[in-house]
Amino acid sequence: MVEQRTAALDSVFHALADATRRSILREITRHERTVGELAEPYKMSLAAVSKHLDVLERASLIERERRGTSRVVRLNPKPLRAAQHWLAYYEAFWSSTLDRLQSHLESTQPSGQTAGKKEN
Amino acid sequence: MVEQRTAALDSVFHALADATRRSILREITRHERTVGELAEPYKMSLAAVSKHLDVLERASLIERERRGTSRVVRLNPKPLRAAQHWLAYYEAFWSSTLDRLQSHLESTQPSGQTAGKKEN
DNA sequence: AAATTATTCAACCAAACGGTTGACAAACTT
DNA sequence: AAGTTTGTCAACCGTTTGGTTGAATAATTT
Repeated sequence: MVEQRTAALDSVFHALADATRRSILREITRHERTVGELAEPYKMSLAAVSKHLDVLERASLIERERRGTSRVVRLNPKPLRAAQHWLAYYEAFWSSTLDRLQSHLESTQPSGQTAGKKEN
Repeated sequence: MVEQRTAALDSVFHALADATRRSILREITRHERTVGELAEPYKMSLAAVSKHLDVLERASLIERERRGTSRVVRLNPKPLRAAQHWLAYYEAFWSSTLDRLQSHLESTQPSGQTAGKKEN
């Protein structure tokens, strides 16, 4: 169970570790796109983009569906939530780095301080 | 500039795409640890762990410092902020997945709506 | 039925990854 | 000065990654 979660995080973070794939995700956030539309901005081959889509699909970040002769690519943002959740653990720490602690406290807490609490 | 940010995200997400490295980060969130202490839980060699630390250091997620004969590893959480920021863009979408599913069903069902059109 | 369009599959390739082992280096201990 | 502890470096190895090209497949058009 933790195993699965771990493997899922592996695949999601791996999928995000490539600028092309991140930019594909951006492209389909609001509207689905065909593979051809997605490939157009890049100078790599369509097959290469198709492989990037494989990686995104393995991470369950997209779904592909046939539509006529095309295939339509749609975002599944759910796995990103797990990634964000993993990162959220560190929120307190990146705001409390020594050189930032003071300004952070000033900007958030007029008087006291609440460590370990979210601030968004 | 976007170039650098992109490369930074590449290295950070890549660093996070491995369970060993994620668990090392967890281990040093509150206290610094020596390389030996970090390596102890794993069955891989010390050299392997040292390589994982290389990856984390390339992503600027850790700093290593000599302390006597040991080396001490310390978390630098700042780059995680950039990763979290990238993910934050999708927060709205993973909560509205239900809406997307619904519109998907609508466009699929033979209810007179034209398939293949963008839904706003 | 044939041709066109859109995408994937398969084979291949160089580079990077994640691990190993053994030699080396730096700082402490005796 | 010699030995011990701690970690890195270097070389190596099998696997994965990210790209290529060309053939294959599937739906549409003619």
